Amino acid sequence: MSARTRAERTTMPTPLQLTRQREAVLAVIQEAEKHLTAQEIYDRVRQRLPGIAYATVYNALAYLSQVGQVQAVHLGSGATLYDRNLARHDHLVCRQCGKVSDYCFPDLDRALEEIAHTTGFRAQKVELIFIGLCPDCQR
Amino acid sequence: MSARTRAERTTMPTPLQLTRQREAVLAVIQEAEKHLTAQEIYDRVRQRLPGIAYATVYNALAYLSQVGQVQAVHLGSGATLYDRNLARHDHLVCRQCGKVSDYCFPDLDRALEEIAHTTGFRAQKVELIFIGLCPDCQR
DNA sequence: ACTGAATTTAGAATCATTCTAAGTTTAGTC
DNA sequence: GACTAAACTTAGAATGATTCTAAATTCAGT
Repeated sequence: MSARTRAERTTMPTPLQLTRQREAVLAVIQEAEKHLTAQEIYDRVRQRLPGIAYATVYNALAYLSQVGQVQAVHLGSGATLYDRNLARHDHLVCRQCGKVSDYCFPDLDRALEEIAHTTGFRAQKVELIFIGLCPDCQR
Repeated sequence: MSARTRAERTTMPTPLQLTRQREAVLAVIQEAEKHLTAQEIYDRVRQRLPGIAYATVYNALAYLSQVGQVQAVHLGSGATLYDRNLARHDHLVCRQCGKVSDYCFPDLDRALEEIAHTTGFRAQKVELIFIGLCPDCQR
């Protein structure tokens, strides 16, 4: 007999399916000092699991994003970045040095309600990017 | 002697360098019923200038964005879109049908000042995208 | 017409990402 | 402990958007 009861099968959320590969990808993201591209994640994971395939890193990133263990961040152009910060937040992108900092814009929940009222559009997700110059790059 | 005086050379802004190709690209964007990808622009421009090269469309788009005649819009993933609307504005993207609508989030100027005060970051540009369901796709 | 700069062209190259098909691992069953 | 189907990984090809390159063309100013 299965270790899971009927109640578990029907009402419990699916537990994380963390294979060795997915675990390694997740660890790299969680230990990173900044947001990483798939390429950077691949390079770092390869130090732990030398045989891992590029496609596996992409599969793992898709899975981990799906189950909410990491956040995929699109910054206008260039490669997608992966972020261990799971809270809703925004990004400051320096156009000089490229550094990406987290920033939390207040009251966006209220804005979503406002949009629903005035336009009928139901926004589920917000991507807010500020492009400019970081303190270091202003001299 | 040049038709431009010294004063013009030193203080007047450079006039638009609108070649036939750039003009055609600009016209296509201005006459479009929606935001277009480079591919869509290429297809439409080709009906007027059958010989135009793909790279020329990209060059024209870079030039026209640079001089502020069109706006490049990045919507998270997928190809860049080009927009005739030159005013600062935001986008509502339907995750079901993909339709993109313009929307203007109020008071972002105030937010930029706030960010400058609290973080020292000087934001010059904001990209704000709302992803969700448009009225049609909510049934 | 002459000259240098800017532009266009065609196609190759690049980069991020997705796809494919075959092999491997895993969980659950006899 | 072997059997099976499902899930996962692998290697490499394929795709799609964009940029690069080098040669040919056009243009502005003399």
